[in-house]
Amino acid sequence: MIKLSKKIEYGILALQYIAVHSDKIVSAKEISEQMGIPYEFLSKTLQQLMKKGLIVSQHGIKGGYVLGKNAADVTVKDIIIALEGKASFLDCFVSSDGLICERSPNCTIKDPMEKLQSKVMQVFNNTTIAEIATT
Amino acid sequence: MIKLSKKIEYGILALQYIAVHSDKIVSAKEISEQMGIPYEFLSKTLQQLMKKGLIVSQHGIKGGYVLGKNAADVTVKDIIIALEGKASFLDCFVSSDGLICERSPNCTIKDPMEKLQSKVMQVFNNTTIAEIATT
DNA sequence: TTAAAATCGGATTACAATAGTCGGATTTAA
DNA sequence: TTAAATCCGACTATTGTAATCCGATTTTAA
Repeated sequence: MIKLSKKIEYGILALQYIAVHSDKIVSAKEISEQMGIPYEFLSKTLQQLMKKGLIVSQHGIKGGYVLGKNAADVTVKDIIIALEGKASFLDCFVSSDGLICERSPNCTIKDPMEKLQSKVMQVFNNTTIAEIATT
Repeated sequence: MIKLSKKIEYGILALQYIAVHSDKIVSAKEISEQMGIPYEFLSKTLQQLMKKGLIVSQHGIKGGYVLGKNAADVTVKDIIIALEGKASFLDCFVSSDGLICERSPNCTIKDPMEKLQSKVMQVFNNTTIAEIATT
């Protein structure tokens, strides 16, 4: 199925929440309760976003997260890559040279599919957390 | 993960093959062998495409499939819907009224996500089998 | 100094969807 | 009548997602 995973969904919801409440540090617990996201799972997701620099963490009591970049500079594509390592439609496009599936390099749909993917990624790359937070 | 399923991949490969060989009837066996797709699985996929009218079948020996529509009129979106019933990113957008997930109707990302999805579907809707077969 | 509340992180489990297989029925051309 | 094909339902295997558990560490504040 062509769909976004729960992790991506939670990641977008969380980043939006943090962006909207940028006047304070927000904890995973707060996001979890306000957004209705399983706490443990959300924590993992936030830790991943932190490792990729999309958010910054503060340890200890009164701790939590704030944005690590300007909301206008974080795209949906950034979030997908941060949480899943890659953003590609077919296995063909995962490796750097684009040739890892068994049909390559004689795959008859490789080129048109690569164009398709490029267009879709452009869409993901043109949507930012800033837009999502204000719309 | 944001990726196309094997079924979609096989469906595109098969439709492309049938389009390219439109001068004859092609069997599932031929596509399976030429494209390196598991026969049983491919058969199921072709039957689904047939039910949705994207291809037409002929029974019996010397039977097989031909396109059911002009290749230029069959889009990737059509294929996704034929094989998976829907084409939506998040659960929110599956039902007709767009309100089926537990966060709706107060979901804070519903509107921007719907726009995003609409743009991506536009991309899928602008790529046809004719293009894929000639590129 | 101690307790509470938070992030961190590995391991594990539960579940669902995808991918693939099997067996048999039906159709049709030679 | 046989062979080669579509058709169809049920089943299994595998994988990936989603969720959970347990404990360690950090930091603030009483």
